[in-house]
Amino acid sequence: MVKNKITPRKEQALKTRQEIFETAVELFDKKGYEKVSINEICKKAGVSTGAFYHHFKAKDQILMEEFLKTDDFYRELAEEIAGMDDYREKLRAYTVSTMRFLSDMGLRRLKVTYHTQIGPDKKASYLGNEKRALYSIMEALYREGQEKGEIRGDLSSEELARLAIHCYRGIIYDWCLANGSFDLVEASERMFDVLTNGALTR
Amino acid sequence: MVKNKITPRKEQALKTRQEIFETAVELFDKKGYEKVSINEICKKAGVSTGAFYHHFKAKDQILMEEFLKTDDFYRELAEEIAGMDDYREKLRAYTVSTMRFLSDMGLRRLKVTYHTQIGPDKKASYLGNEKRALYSIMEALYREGQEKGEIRGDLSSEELARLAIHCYRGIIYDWCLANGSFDLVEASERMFDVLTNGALTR
Amino acid sequence: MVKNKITPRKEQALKTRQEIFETAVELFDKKGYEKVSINEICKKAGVSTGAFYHHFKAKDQILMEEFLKTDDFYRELAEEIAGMDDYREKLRAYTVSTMRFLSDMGLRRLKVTYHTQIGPDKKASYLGNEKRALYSIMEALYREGQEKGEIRGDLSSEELARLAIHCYRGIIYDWCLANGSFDLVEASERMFDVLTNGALTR
Amino acid sequence: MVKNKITPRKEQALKTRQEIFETAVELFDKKGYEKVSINEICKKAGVSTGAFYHHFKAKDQILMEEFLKTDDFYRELAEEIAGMDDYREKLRAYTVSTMRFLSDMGLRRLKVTYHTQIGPDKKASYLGNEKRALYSIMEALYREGQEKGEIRGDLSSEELARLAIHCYRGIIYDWCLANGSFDLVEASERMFDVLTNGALTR
DNA sequence: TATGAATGAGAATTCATTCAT
DNA sequence: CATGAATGAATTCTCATTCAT
Repeated sequence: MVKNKITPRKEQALKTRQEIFETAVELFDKKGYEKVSINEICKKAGVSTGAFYHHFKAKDQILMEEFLKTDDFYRELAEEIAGMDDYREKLRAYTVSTMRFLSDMGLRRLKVTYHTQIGPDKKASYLGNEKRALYSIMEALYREGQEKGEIRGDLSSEELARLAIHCYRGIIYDWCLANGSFDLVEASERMFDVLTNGALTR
Repeated sequence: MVKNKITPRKEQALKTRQEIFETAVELFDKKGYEKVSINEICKKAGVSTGAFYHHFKAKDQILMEEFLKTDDFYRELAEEIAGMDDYREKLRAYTVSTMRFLSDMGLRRLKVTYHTQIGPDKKASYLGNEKRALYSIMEALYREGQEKGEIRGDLSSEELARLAIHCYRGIIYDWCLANGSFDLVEASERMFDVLTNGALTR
Repeated sequence: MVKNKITPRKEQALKTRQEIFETAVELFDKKGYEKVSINEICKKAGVSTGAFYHHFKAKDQILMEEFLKTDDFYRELAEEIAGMDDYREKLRAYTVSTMRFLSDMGLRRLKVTYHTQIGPDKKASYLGNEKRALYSIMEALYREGQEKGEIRGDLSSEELARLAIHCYRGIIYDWCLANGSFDLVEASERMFDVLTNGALTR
Repeated sequence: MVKNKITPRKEQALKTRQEIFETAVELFDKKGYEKVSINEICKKAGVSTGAFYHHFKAKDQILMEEFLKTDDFYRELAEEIAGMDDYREKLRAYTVSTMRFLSDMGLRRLKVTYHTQIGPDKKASYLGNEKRALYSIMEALYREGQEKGEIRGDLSSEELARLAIHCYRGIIYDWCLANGSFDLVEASERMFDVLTNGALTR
């Protein structure tokens, strides 16, 4: 007897779970994570508070799952890029696509993410863990460039990747700070240019 | 009747105010802004809650004043640097000194700052306002470089300053995220290099 | 159709029931009755909450059944003792064996029992009902002593039995209170002595 | 400037505190400690929940303070008895007075006390600490009897005191269990007799 | 100036129990 | 027999803020 068969019961349960999840995310986006109470989520989702706790251990978990969904994007993007020829093209595509994705995700969501991630609570450490995926890809690309002799060798590929990530993170942070008043993708394209060619006249 | 005479009464009031302020900052550093209640501050400072509200309009104001103190540093730093010859030297000194200052300020404080600044509440927007001082100085330096023909001219000096600030902001954010596990000053020096010379082999 | 045939179905049901029961008792011992939720029992026992309510009417019932098992011991003990000659020997053996049994049962269990028995809820009144067995045996033994002229006759055998039970109950209660920091059996032996011979010099 | 002057403000505060305390105790007596919610106390006392937490750290504290009041009785009783001549008279008076006091305190209150004291929570350990006062007095009395050669010397005075306390504790526990269906004082008088003279014919 | 008692809405979370499948 | 989703009232506790003294 296979246990994971999808019975109508389970289907309904999943629907409820999904309903809660989506309502929660929607409210987080609208009001910010900390301003949303579980009661509010439940009322809007049309379920009992008990139902919430049946499906999620705590408010955090919603956040965590949301993060995990974002990770899916990174994985897919990595695969797409794998097919490109030049490391520089890859680097550029990776950067721009990521930024476009984040920009599409919306200001509110990014704010919540960047806010909670350096907050005082334990919660889920996503931006910190994410590193591995994001970071290993960038590092590989910089290494590729170094092997071709096109990228400077006095800094390790790890260091270069780390620096780049700092920069893009900074753009995003400031974008949140400025309430989305500049174009995230354009800014990251300029950043990519300076990071590659430097600020000096060539 | 002159208002600003320092009566013993006023002196005492100022001392109380100072006591509250310092206790609050200390607690913010230790536990994070949102985890500190006004009651806690008052108890530790040995004053009544009423006293708090007599001296400060709300919890936010403490934060605001703290930020303003930080601004003093920027002003002083700007004066110091004014005496240097080369724009590049100035740029470097400005960057490194700032980062050292922030590093000395401590992880906790930066975390609190960066956390509250993109939080959902109105609160005091410091990092956003700060721009003017920080940003105008950097912009002036980049412009100086452009006028000398040493800094690329296809991007405006404003844009270059903005990009640089993004980068340093990103380092700080990630430093908080990583719980201070790398050297802030060193990282910013490398950043300065890449930002100036680019990642490409020259 | 005979009802009590043991079909595989029934066997499985009994196994589930047993599993729930044992898990519950184990948790009660570990955390105390009120600190254990039915959900917790079910999760640990690997059954559904529905299963719990299929086999037991409520949390109380587990407790009740546990008590009933203890009663088995009293019955057996009574039979063993029946074979002894002297009433005084019987009294002593009965007391000591009971205390050893309770001591072996463990502090946690006794605590739970003594705690729940005087609690605010209806629940199962075990210690109160138990009296009949415990009490009638002791009463009979005291009567035997009185008939032999060795036990004082100014107090009824019922009264004497009741007093003795109070005393042992007190030892147990204090043993729980003291977190088992003295030897239950030794204490009861001394109690038996004083209760028999008095505190006065003879 | 003396700080503890009784201002009308403080008087009012104390009245509120008292109101909360008495309402709480009343409810504990009526429904049992665990069945009373803080909200209920506040509603009945006509104060806000905040007020409760302003005056008491938690529900426990009410209990603790109640216990402390009981301690006052023990202290007074000890003084009264000090004036008596004979150790035996003292022992009897001490026992009977205590039991009468407890009996007057009421079944509910004793139940709550004996129930909470062996409960699973941390809470205030009163019955355990109480020992020192209660126990040291009884021990001194037994010692006095031993010195006069009237109390048996094969058991230490400590041991005798401990045994006696177990016995009275047991009466109380069973009194609670039996819902006060026998006379506490009478039972303790008989207990005193048996504990002194033994069960054997003399 | 300073006190600190009082507010009271609101937060997260728990839990025994039911019942449709 | 067994499942486990769903209920929803109830609970403890927090906290910024007010205001009479």
